[in-house]
Amino acid sequence: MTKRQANATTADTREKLMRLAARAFGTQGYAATTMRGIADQAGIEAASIYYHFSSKEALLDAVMEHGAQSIFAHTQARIAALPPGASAEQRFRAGLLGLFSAMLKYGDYTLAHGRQLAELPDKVRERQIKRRAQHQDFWHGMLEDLHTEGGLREDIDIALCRVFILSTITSVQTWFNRKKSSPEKVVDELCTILFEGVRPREVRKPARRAQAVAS
Amino acid sequence: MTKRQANATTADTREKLMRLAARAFGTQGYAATTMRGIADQAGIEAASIYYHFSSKEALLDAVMEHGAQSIFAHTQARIAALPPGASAEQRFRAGLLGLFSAMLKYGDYTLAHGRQLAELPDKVRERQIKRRAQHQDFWHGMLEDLHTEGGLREDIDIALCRVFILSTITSVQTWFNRKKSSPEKVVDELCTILFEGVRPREVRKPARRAQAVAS
DNA sequence: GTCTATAGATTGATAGAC
DNA sequence: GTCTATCAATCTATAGAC
Repeated sequence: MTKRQANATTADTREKLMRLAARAFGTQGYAATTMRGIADQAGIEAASIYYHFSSKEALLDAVMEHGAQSIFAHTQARIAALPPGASAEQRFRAGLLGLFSAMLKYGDYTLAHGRQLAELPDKVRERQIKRRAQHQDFWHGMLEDLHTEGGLREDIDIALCRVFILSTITSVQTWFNRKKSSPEKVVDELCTILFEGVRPREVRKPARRAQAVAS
Repeated sequence: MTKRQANATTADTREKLMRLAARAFGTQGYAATTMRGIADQAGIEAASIYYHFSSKEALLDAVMEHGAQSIFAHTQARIAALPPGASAEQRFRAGLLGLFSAMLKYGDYTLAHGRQLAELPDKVRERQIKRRAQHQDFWHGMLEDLHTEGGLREDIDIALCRVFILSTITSVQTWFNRKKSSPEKVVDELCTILFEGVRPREVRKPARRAQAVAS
């Protein structure tokens, strides 16, 4: 309300640096990313970054926290936007779509977040391990609700089910093509596979199957 | 047959270096891994590595190729070991188990192979992109065979199905616990989810589901 | 085959002017 | 807030002895 013109504020620069750093960390890795490289893209000198962040590690930490928090908040917002009394399956589907679209919306941060944890400095890594555990617990709870509601077979391993879903969606940047499909359609197809399975229910081609086995 | 004692041969040293490098690249990333670090673990000096590999990049390239080739060969061997005339589903399941166990058997290489491609030097990255495409084509073919045999519903997107399976299995190092389960059991459970889906077939608790939707 | 020694380049970070 | 200048550390890679 006070000032917001071509005049770049400290907060703006800080945000720009984080976004550029996120992309660099995500595409090149933490160690391969240089402060000079980030500074070049921001149009400033490397030394100037240290006015906003005390070290390369502090910059990484800010990027990782901001990314994880943004993605998780976006997911939960989608669920919260459902009408009250929504079923567990509706909440589950809304959550998946929320996570999926968040992975795309915060693409730069997604890449950074998706990197192997082992590469990160100890402090940052430990925080991210906790974050990841919280995220998994959240989805574990979603699946338990689904189970309680009667939407999950008794013989299904919830942990494996969670891996199935999350490994697919969190790797979305490596396979999703915006021009070929939409998040809504993909999540719907994903849920069809997950809930209904891929095997045809009515047996219409027993001959072909028998033939293949025999030949 | 000529010599194989405490006397380390060139091939032995080369292999040891590759294994140590694979683990280092996989856990720390390419840029963060130093030749000194690898040499320390091998019990030699950094300069000595250059007798076996012309550069750090050449070492990486050897590691990536050896890993990818080992894992793929192991997968295909499992399929080839099936009795002749095995069904597409049997081949599919054998392939999954082969890939799963290969990911564990070549654990050090798996980590290196699983890293984001963007981090790698251009030459190595391009080779790995081709490798990855070949691997995806292979599994695409497996799913098409399954479809031809009548084991796949018409409305299932094969590409999405492939992502579903491969993203789960190739991330196995991040979630599989040898002490809690076995590769055979996990692959079996995975196939149950994939083929049959997770939703109960007989509707036994309509009251509960209706209640949840209504309240 | 492995060593010692070192060249040559790059990096994260600081000091102080403006 | 951003700059210039620079330091100290670390890295890949090479040269040549053994």
